[in-house]
Amino acid sequence: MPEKPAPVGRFRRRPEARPEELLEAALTVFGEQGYRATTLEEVAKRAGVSKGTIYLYFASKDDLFRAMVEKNVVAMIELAETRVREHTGTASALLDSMIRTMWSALSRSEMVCLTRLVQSELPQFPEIQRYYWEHVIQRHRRLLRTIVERGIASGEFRPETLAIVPTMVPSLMVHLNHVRALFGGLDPDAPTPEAQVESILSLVFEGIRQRPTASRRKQA
Amino acid sequence: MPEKPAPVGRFRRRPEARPEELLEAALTVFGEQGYRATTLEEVAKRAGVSKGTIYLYFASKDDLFRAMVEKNVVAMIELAETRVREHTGTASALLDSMIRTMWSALSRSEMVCLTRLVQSELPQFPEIQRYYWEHVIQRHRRLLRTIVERGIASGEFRPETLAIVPTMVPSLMVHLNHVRALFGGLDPDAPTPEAQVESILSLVFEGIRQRPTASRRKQA
DNA sequence: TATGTTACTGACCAGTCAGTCAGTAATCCA
DNA sequence: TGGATTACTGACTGACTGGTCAGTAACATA
Repeated sequence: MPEKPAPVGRFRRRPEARPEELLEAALTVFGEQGYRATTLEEVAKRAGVSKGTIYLYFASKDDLFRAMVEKNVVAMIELAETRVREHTGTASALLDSMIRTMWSALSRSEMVCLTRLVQSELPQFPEIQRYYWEHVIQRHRRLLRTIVERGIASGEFRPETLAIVPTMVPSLMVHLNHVRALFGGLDPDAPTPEAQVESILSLVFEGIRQRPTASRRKQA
Repeated sequence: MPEKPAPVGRFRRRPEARPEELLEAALTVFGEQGYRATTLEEVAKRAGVSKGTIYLYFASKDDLFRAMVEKNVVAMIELAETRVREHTGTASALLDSMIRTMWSALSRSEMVCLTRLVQSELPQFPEIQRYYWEHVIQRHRRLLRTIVERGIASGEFRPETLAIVPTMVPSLMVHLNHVRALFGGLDPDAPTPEAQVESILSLVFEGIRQRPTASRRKQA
């Protein structure tokens, strides 16, 4: 970005950059305070403009929120889909890699904010709710389902996996990150994200049951 | 409850019943709208009183919220603890039964509301946050840890279980219920809660890996 | 029935905030 | 250089709501 010379007057005119900046500020502030508690004055301040400017680019507080969710959501899902398309190994290896990728995406603090906002505010926004269901949840489950189906066909996974992985793995990952965000500061022996993803993989692939060592199989 | 005769005047005096009624109304309305969007006028209306009455029993909106969380939270954890104390079978059977009990508690719509509120509003209430951490999360994890330790000692569970079950099982159950509450209405083939708990147990005990049938063990 | 007590009401106040718009200043262009 | 254009500002408004309190009505007691 070729940053223009330092501001001389009270403000600068940068009509191309504003929407992006406002959306970024919106994610931060909505994420910290929630939809209702957020004032547009604060979003504006964080973006370095005055409140009126928001209304040059967005019709209302609602509209800003909607735009912010949609922008961030699209990035996430597309990342996952290309990764699956490009992969060629076993289903186990692919699932392992998907879980690691999703985990690192969901661990980023902006994503924790976004998923928390989605959970708490979506009932008030039926349009976004439907959008999220179709473009995030369903699309994501389909992706996992195709991996699982490959794995069942190849004999790597149990057939029950189809009812387990597409719904449970995302839930588990999202919520573990919420808990860390909420209580991580109070928990002296909270595991690192890196350790946690290993535990997730261990749970998903092996379960908890102790088995005779003869039946242990090589990990993907 | 010996319900007194029908109301004759504009209102009735029932000082013993009010706090309870207000807390119940508070859970409903806060649960639907979130903390900020909830007006005390609406809580009052739902409880069948006027706004002023709330202030006879609670110091502020904050205080009402706090009291509501604490009341509901205590019931949940005590249920779980007595169940563990009374149990005498294998660790597997105990864990199975704990998961079923927790699941049916967490599936009730009031609990879904409460856990969602906790997640979205707690950052604004550091006192409740600390309370919840100590009296719900930690206490609950300790409970699961004791079960898991028994199971490891008896050779039923893998040692890694200690890093898996106490944190992951509650997260998984809480979030699956949030997802059902949010998107259940949009999902024609959403599984029933009864089917879901079987999938959870299947994931937790077995994982997803296909194994030679010789290594399958009897279920708890 | 009269008198005292108190649970309860609802109009009101003071503060807050989404959204508006008249005016200002940055930038463009002749 | 100055006139036209438009991105941007921030004081303002109207609607709303947490919290108050003077007054009212239900109940107790005699």
